[in-house]
Amino acid sequence: MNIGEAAKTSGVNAKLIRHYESIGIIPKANRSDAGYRVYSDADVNILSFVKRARGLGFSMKEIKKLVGLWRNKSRSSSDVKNLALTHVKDMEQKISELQSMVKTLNHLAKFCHGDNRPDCPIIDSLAKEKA
Amino acid sequence: MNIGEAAKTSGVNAKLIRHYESIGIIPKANRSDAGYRVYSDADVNILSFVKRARGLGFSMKEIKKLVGLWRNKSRSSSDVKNLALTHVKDMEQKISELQSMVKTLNHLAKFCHGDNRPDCPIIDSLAKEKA
DNA sequence: CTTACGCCTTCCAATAGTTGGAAGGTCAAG
DNA sequence: CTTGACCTTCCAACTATTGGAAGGCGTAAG
Repeated sequence: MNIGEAAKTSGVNAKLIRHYESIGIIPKANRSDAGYRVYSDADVNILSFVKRARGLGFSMKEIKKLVGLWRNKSRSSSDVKNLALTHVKDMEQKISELQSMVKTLNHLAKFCHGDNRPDCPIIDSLAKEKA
Repeated sequence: MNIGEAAKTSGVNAKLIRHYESIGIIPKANRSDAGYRVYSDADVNILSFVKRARGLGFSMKEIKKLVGLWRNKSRSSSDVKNLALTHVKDMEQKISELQSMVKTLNHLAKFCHGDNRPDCPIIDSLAKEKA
């Protein structure tokens, strides 16, 4: 199938497929006589795999590793598990940072009148205090 | 003071200060005879303001607005409050997405042996299921 | 046959935010 | 006068994706 159909089937944009190929995330596609990329069902599976991994927040670097592990039948499951758990830790770190920001901002907003007067604890805090 | 000292005082990297100036986040600095940027205490305050707003996760676009509101004495506090609360909503959205990813990955990792065998529910799920 | 339209190709640029380097000018001390 | 620390501008990289331009290919209709 052509790249358009592969895109529709896998849910990965045609432009993105070319990009993934160019940075080596996925193997280079075979070409037709006219130079069109040709995809098999197996190729589409890789694309879907990448899409799902992105959906779980893995970086392209991590996904490159995951694709390698996926295609490597002699892989050990611990490699994958370590990658996944490291990723979980990163996300948990990010979550707690965001929660801290939300807490601070909500606290500041609570004391902000939100009317036409210029007094605003949010601005005052950004201007004067150590956030 | 020169850009180096302004950087040290405000906590914003000299390189970043020039960048902020170039994209219009902060006003253009005055120059010495030799062309060096010269900063006043007020300029440093703006830089610190920007740094704190970044620390709260505001985008540069939002910070541009915030700086404008800060310097505008006739602003209404509701403008700032709306900006802040919109930002909070965005962050809360991001938090729940991350939490959902963490939950899914932890669930998958729980059933992964993490030994030398190739069986791995994480990989299997990425390959076959709708994540 | 030829025109039209939709798909394909490559390359180049933009987004957000920062960081890094190269090549060169300036300033103060030794 | 030279050394070294500072400053200047410009250009490129990072992550991941999206957009456009310019051109080739494939098929259906006039």
